[in-house]
Amino acid sequence: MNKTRAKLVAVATEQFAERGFYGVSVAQISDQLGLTKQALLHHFGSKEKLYAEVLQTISEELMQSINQPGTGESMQAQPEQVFANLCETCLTNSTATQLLVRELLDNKRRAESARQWYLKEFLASLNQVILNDARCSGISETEAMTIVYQTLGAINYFAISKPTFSRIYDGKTYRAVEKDYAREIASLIKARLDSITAG
Amino acid sequence: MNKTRAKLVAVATEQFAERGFYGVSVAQISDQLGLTKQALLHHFGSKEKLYAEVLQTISEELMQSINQPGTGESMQAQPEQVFANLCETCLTNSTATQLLVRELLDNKRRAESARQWYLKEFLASLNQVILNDARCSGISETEAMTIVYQTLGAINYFAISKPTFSRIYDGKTYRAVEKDYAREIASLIKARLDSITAG
DNA sequence: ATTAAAACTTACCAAGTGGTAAGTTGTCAA
DNA sequence: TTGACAACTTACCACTTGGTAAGTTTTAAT
Repeated sequence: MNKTRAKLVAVATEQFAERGFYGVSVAQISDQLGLTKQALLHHFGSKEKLYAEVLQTISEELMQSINQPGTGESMQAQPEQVFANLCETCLTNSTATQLLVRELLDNKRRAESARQWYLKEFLASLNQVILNDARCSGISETEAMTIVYQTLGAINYFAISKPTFSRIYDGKTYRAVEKDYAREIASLIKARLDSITAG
Repeated sequence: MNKTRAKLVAVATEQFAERGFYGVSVAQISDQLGLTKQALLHHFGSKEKLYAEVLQTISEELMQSINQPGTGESMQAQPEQVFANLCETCLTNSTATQLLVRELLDNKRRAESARQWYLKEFLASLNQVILNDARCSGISETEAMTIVYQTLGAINYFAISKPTFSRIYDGKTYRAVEKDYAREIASLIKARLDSITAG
């Protein structure tokens, strides 16, 4: 991708993430870029297409970041590792996470078929990580899915809570929780998986 | 509250939850009600005020629903029970949940101070539920907060995922997971709390 | 029957929305 | 130097936005 185009997408991403699709106007985004509204439209054709490109870009980034092994595991990916890595990624790219959660909420309307099967693939691979684990031998696919969703939720919800959380308490408190959050996600899923064999 | 006014708020709630504050216009809401735009504005003064009333109403409902004891526990509220109940509530009132997650995302802009201390109180009480539990004797407040957030996330994320989830797989699959989700939340938090004393 | 307030409508408005059309400027290879 | 194309601007457009003003209908208490 072009470098200036990447800049446009980056700024648009920020704006869409912060205010939502309907919350930002093309003019606002172009203002922030020091361009006229029409210049921006010239590049992408329409607001929808700009948004689509934003969505595709962060989907790719996220997918890429997930497929990278965390700290050199061999064949089998450990759930603890996988989800801790994912958590790290979501907390680092909190803007992208925000946008994806927004998309989850708006998805009923703006049917983004491209992103949907990326998501399906993504969920399927997380599901496999659970099912492949030694502790989950007797588990059903529904149960695996449940655990995936719970963990995904634990990660995403916290990632988008920063502004509110920071206002209710303060930034320091948030960062204290944030610091260990990925590790705590690992603890959570470990506890849950261990409890299967134990109980 | 007035009965017709309640109806107005109910419809507005649905619309705001589905499309977000900027995604709906006053005209759209009033159309759905069979009213003119100006009739609706007459009742609430402005779009912002209508939204504020929507928010306050669902906050009250949720708070009320949470304070009701689930199935007659005596003095000490068990974390498993509390969060399972909360989960049930969120899944039942998924519209309200959607809206509150939206609010979480938009909160940076539309500073809703009233809702904020309700939320603070709410989080504090959940925190206490964890800290009061026998298994959490040596735990720090930060760790308790982490567990609260993880569980809250596991609940809310799933509650808002219904449309996307249902489209990726199908409605039947979703309902299969949904059916046991509250119980699974209980299992999750049980596993996590048990793991503290265990190891 | 009178009155007053609540519920609602018609008629506007300024500002903003996404988008089109046509032209201008800048860049750079042939 | 010329030609071509991308980057960008100016000038619009039809439409929607939230909101105001002023009037009409409905409801209900006196």
